[in-house]
Amino acid sequence: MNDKREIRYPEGMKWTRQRKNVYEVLQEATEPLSAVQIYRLVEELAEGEEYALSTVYRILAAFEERGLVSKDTWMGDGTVVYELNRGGHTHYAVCLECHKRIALPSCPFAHIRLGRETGDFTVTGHKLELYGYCRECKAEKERTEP
Amino acid sequence: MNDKREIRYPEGMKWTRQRKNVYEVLQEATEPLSAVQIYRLVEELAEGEEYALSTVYRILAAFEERGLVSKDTWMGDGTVVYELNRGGHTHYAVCLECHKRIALPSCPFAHIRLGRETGDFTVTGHKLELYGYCRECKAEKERTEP
DNA sequence: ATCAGTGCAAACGATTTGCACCTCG
DNA sequence: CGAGGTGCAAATCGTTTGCACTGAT
Repeated sequence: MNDKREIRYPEGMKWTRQRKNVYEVLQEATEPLSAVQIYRLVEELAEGEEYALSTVYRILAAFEERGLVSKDTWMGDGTVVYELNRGGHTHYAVCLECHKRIALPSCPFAHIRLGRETGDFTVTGHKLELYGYCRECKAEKERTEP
Repeated sequence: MNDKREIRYPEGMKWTRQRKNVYEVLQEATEPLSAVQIYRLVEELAEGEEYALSTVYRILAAFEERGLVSKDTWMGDGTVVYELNRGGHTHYAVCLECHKRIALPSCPFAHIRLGRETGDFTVTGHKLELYGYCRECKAEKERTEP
């Protein structure tokens, strides 16, 4: 948490105040964030400093290009989110009622062979989202609609 | 194909010229289409007739509300597409090179139990996209980069 | 000193909305 | 006839871009 060791940032990239702040926000995030969310958090972190939203977009694009962050689109509503590339990937279960996103503890595809399904297609990655109802909302629904 | 029997449209919905046209375009589509694509195809179909793009959006929203069509966001690039609800669902393999979308012949989840993974979450649906390279692009890549 | 990075404001594409008119049922 | 549907133009949202200035290397 208070791990303040130097960040190993990509060669040839200026490590500006703005980039440091965006990086720090991403580092502390526990889930993927939209550009605007990141912008707000950066403003909070760097109180008083001037900031442009477009700069955040450009920083995120630059980070993505260097493989520092990955950009993602949530299938449910098309929200675009960014997160630090920590290796590995996460899938989510999305509640259709309260829109909470619950990270799956593991990837179901660890246990499945995809070869036959895809014919001549060479699979290098995948995205998966589950939809349904979380425990709270299911209980609520059962109470209101018998 | 030349199946012109009456459409069974939802009660309480006015079946206007515009809605008929949008419906017909969706019916003839072999893959999900964006609102703008639908708009263009409707213009083509109903040559000469006046049309507003906003009407297409409103029609699609109305259709979705009645469960006639389903709206979807492609994970790769966030494109929003619509297709007729024909029951069942399709997954796609997306080529990272040429961006072709290849429909999978079956759903990999037919063979997998999701229960344990999701704890207290009740799964009612899911979305999946595979990423990789189609045969043509793979061959091309192997030729250019040894 | 140089050139990548930045702030600002304007441009953009996709989608939505307010309003007066039109049309299906 | 009347509610619901439509066309049009303007508004909105998230994101991108042109330009002159600034600051990291």
